[in-house]
Amino acid sequence: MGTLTKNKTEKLDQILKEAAKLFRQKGFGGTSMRDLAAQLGMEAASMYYHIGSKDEILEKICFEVANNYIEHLEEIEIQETSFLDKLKELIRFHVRMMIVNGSEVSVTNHDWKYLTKEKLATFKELRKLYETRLETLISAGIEAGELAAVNPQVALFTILSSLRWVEYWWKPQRGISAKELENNIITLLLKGIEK
Amino acid sequence: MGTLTKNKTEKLDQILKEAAKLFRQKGFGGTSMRDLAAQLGMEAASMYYHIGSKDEILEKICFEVANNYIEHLEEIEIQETSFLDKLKELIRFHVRMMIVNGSEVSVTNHDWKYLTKEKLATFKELRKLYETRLETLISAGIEAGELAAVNPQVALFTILSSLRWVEYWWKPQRGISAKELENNIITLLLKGIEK
DNA sequence: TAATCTACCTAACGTTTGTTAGAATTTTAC
DNA sequence: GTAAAATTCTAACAAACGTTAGGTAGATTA
Repeated sequence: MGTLTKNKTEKLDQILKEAAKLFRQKGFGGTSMRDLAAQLGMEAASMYYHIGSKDEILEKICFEVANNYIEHLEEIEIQETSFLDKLKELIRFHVRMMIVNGSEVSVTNHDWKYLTKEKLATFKELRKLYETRLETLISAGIEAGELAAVNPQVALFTILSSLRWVEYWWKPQRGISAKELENNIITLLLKGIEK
Repeated sequence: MGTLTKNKTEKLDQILKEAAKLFRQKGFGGTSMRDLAAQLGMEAASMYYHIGSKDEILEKICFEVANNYIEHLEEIEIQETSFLDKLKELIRFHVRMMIVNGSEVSVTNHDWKYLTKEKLATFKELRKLYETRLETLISAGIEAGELAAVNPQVALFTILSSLRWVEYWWKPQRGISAKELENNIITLLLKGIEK
């Protein structure tokens, strides 16, 4: 009994993993259930034993990623480190997430707008929450004199956005490790490029 | 004759403009020809008097934007200014493009992957061309001693990517002018946030 | 006024889509 | 080895899709 449930979960994970890959490549709208089934070596109809709908697949991917980010932000918030270090750790986490879960992060970033109405609303709230808390963190850093007196919201989005390219640029063949990449980006964002 | 052709072009522009808005909101796959027609106050079939296909609409939007960027890069390249100033001007242009042609830029950034096979290949080449030339510009700036010795490719993508959020963040109600925004971002990227 | 052209319409087409029903098959448990 | 349960199959569905054909009203031209 326990085994069966486990197998079912494993297949579900497999479906979600393959879906993320395909959605990343061709987009949510550009991927049909038959495409996905073919990738898994089964018929489209068979997948419905494991999932409820196509929308549910997207939903699972997006909220898994979103919750990951929020949970990690919470960890950072309670750490007893400087605001500068909190920011650095956050940047590192974003880079790592894109390297480890590239497809899922990519899908979440690009296809969240195809979530069903209610889920879309919830997702937007989650994102807003994340942004607000991060902005608060930046503002606190400025007030504490650790950061330059920039517009916190501009800084917030510049940082978040500047981390996104990693997702479609990084591959093992580039010959640059996650650690190196993190350090490079941190330098660029925190110290600037001007000599 | 001239008038009629002009009217036809005007309607075409109107279709492209409205399509860009809808694609931005709901994505290319999430927008049907009937949605678009409704927005224009006509029937879906009627649009085919002005356009060839749905794919053609996306194509027109994406290549218009891509060419805009490339043309401006060419202008910057031949200007007799420092590499630092070239970089600043480029950042300003990106910000302005997103403020003035927000929908079109957004669609180009998100939905280019739905271009038809041949057009997709051409588009990727154009983008690659743009990136390569910009990377060259950054490398030259480093060699000239104007920029810090960062990894040029990391700098390239960090800059390009960090400009993208403007497209979905900026609106007149924010009470921040394009000029202010440009300056803020330039400061952040060039001088960093660390105090 | 008659002929032509422009710009839209209605109706329908063939496909593809996500999904369901129910049968067939494989795996597990005793 | 047999019954039960888990998993996948085939077949088909209704709906939505992009698109085409052919017609119509109104403006333009001769």
